[in-house]
Amino acid sequence: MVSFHGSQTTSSTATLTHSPIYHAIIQAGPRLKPLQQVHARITVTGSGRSRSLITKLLSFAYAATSPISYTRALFFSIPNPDTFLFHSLITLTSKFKFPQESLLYYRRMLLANISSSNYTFSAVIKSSADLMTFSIGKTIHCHVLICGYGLDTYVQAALVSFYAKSGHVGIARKVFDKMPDRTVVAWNSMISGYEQNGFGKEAIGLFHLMRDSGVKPDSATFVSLLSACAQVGASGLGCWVHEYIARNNFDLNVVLGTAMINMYSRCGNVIKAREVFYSIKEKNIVAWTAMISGYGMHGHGSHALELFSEMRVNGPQPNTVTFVAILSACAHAGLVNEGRRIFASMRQEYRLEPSVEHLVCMVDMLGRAGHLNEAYQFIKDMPKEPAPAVWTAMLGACKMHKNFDLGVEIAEHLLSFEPENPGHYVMLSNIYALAGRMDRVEKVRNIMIRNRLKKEVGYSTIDVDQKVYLFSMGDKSHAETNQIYQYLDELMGRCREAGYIPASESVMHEVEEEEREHALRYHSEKLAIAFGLLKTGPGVPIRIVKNLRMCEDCHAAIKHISVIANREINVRDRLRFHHFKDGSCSCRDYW
DNA sequence: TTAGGGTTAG
Repeated sequence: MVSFHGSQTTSSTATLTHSPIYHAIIQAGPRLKPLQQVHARITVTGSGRSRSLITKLLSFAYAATSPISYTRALFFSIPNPDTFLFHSLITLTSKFKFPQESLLYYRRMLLANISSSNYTFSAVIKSSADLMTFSIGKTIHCHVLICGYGLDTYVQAALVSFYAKSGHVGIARKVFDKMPDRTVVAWNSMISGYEQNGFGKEAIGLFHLMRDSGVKPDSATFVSLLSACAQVGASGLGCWVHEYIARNNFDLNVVLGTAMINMYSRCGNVIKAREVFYSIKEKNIVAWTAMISGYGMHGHGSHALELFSEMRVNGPQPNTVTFVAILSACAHAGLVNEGRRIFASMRQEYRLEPSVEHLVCMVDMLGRAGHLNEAYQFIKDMPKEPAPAVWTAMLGACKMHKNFDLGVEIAEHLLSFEPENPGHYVMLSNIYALAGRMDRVEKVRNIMIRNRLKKEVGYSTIDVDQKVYLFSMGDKSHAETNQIYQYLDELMGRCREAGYIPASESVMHEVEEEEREHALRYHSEKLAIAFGLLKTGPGVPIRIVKNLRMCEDCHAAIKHISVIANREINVRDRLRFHHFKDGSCSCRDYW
């Protein structure tokens, strides 16, 4: 590697662009080999005395593939790098997603006593966010304050994004609230921060605040907003975004389009999702995968398979995420042979190594379909100890097919290496309850109480007139609680007359029969449905989003409600969609 | 020249 000794002066821009070496760099472009050839020329001719040439060379090298070892060596060959070189390197490495390199140069810059600007600060904060290094980011925040950049718009927006990406939404909001002049990017950072941390409702709330404060949303705002709508099932607002985009002639680029596909799919409208998918001009693998996944969560396995085949002919190469989506679609539609074939093709045709997610899909697919032995053998054949998620899928299959012995064995195995996971205890308890072993159910419950392990709280949301309402089990916080409960009692009475029998084993703890029925009756989804039926006119479909899986009792009850109330009811639970109509569910009870 | 955006299992 060449060294650049002596006191180098930076050529003026005019001299630089007239240099034949400069033209050779431009011609080489972001290709490592040709750049290295130009570098050799620089070495031989001694033109390396020009720092600008080296900086230009570096900028192209970063745009090339796998440039790290080369560019790093190039950098370390330069004695006393100047401010300009450091700034270029930090912004380039951050831009081209080499966050570790970016922080390395920042450290060297500090050691060389060269001060940072708002450009370098925003770049290294972004790098800390990409690297998920909270302590480094916090330290840089201190540097920012010491150096007097605490009120710089760009730096602040980067900080908001950094804190949100590291899961500290509260701190992000504090930084955001302190900003004197909030740009659209700052709003977007905070909205996206909420959405990505699972605070969809807060993201939507902040969007309304943004509009009230007169800041015009842009395409990135809508991408995050659509994701938030998808999260909480805010179909009304999601449709409004679609109309707004059309009315204001926004370009439906692939990122915005994909967010829209996801919103429509997760809000229950797979037909609209499909329309958007076909209207995107330049569809990439993410868009194709989103659409396949949309079909999958609605149980449209054959549509997912058709699209997957179409993609193999007309579309981009599937990636590992695509395979998760298609395998999951096969699992939910009971398409076992197709799933087996696709799983085999991953390695054979696409040279993609299956990861935990793919193995989980396979166990889930085989298990759901009742091939418990094959699923178990599939796990046993794995070369190393399977991840807990694989066993969890197997446990789910045991519960589904009421295989008590195997279920207990697996639950105990899971608990031996994840003793703090309340989900496993709940599952074990459910399996005991199915086998009528209420003494064991009580025992599991006591262990949970002793170890202070809490079951995740279930809740359901419903969108009425562009407003999202949330219900938890036995919720009495709503203004119209009395009416809701009265109507629900009436509905359940009519369900009973129509032949519905409460599935009391869905209640975890051991209580008297009457009390168990009472606990079932006020599950969050039933309350949300009663509210929806009261608040919307005849024929309007009811759309519910539940954070956990629906219990068997609710599934059975909603089938009856769809007949009694003569209404289409769509429920998205943690795993998939259930479209209830005329007494049956689109999942054909396969869930 | 800076800051913000889409897809995946249980």
